[in-house]
Amino acid sequence: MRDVAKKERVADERSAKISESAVRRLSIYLRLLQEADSLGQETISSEELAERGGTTAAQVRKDLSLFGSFGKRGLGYAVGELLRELREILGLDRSWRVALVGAGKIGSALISYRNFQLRGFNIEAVFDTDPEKVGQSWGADTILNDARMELVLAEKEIDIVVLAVPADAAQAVTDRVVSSGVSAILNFAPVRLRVPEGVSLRNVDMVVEMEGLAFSLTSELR
Amino acid sequence: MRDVAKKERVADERSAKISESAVRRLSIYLRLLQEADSLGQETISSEELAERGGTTAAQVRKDLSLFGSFGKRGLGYAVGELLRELREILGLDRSWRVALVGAGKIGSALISYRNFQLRGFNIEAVFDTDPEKVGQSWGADTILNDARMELVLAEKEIDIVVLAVPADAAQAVTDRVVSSGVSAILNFAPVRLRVPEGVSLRNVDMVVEMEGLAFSLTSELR
DNA sequence: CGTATCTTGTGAATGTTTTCACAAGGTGTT
DNA sequence: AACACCTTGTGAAAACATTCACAAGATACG
Repeated sequence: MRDVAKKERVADERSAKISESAVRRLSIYLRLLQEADSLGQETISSEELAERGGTTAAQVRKDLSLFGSFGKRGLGYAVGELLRELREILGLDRSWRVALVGAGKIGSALISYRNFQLRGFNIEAVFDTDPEKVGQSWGADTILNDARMELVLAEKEIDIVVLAVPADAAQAVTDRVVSSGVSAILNFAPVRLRVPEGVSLRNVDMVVEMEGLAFSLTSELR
Repeated sequence: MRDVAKKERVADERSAKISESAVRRLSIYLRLLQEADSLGQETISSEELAERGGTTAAQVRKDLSLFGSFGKRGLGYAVGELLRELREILGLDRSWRVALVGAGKIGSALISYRNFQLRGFNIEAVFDTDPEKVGQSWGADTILNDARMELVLAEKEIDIVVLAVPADAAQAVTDRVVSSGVSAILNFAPVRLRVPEGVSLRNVDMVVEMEGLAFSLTSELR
């Protein structure tokens, strides 16, 4: 399970480990930069990014310094330039081929979510097991039979799978997705999936978040 | 006597700050315990919770020890007992009054998500600004006019608001929600909301998660 | 040109979370 | 009862993340 031995060989310079929370913040900075840019703002300080992003100026500078020196002392960061840099860092200077597995309500919300397409995440295929749904069209896509999933994932060279299936099906679908060569999954099912080393997994779990809120409310009233 | 000692300890430790990630894990342990319980399993070890929850046995024990000693050395934890304890810790030994603001696709997915009601999160009101939607019925609820929000939030003593409105409306709605006395918000809008001290906020931001995956994929191939 | 004012980039300090490691307590077997 | 084995609970250590604090570069302006 936990292999201490392998960690011996720590990868060097290029792939210094960036924490998940740092990446999350970068994504937020990117959003703020897009906003600033669309308002015609030309420069922005770490202070302003921090203020609007809910963090501190030092944190912003540390985060950015993980990848280079993009600012000008005394001035701040050039919005357009930092925007380009961040896009490149996050891998958004290209488009990504996404497949949606599970054409339920959550999937439906995703499909119609324009921000996705706008940011280069293109939904190339939608799958479901329900024979009534297969063949129906969904946005620009036609719902495909789940049985063809492996084939299509490979054929269409899908980069990222969004998993929106019931909890009890999620692990089995995940295994099939991984075996088709996909190595990034966004999981909406309320389960903790197991994926092999090298596959990136993010979870969106509304129940966990709600329970977190319940906890805060509860412990406040001690 | 035992009871008294235990309550004191719990009270003491509630004042200590529990990290957000610890709370998230507790929520996951709870889910695993429910699963184990429904399969008739009577005891469970930190090792098994760790394995199935994607963490380590030491982490599980540390997390639980923040609130008390629930296990038996040599044996593990009694599933039923730990289940009760965790429910109480997380504040799930009661039900919570939830309102949904924004009757769009995401809201729709939430309404039909049975896990919510099952876990004691009862949706007591749904609001939208769209005159075409107001008055329509949604699940068991009728969509209410956004203008009446403050009134209804207070009247129905809403504990938690789920915010599923467009990004550019989110901050204004948040301010109104907070001023109505609600102090827990689950935000689905892709913005970083500002809330006063004492208001709990959780964000579910799909774009941030997708960009995190894009980053992983990108930095792997460098 | 000199001086006042910004704001970055970054080591060092501090704070937080996770992991380690093991004594202590419990069970089962002979 | 003695022994072999489990598994918890927890200080201490290690790893990781954030904040501090300030030198250094850049601008603006008299």
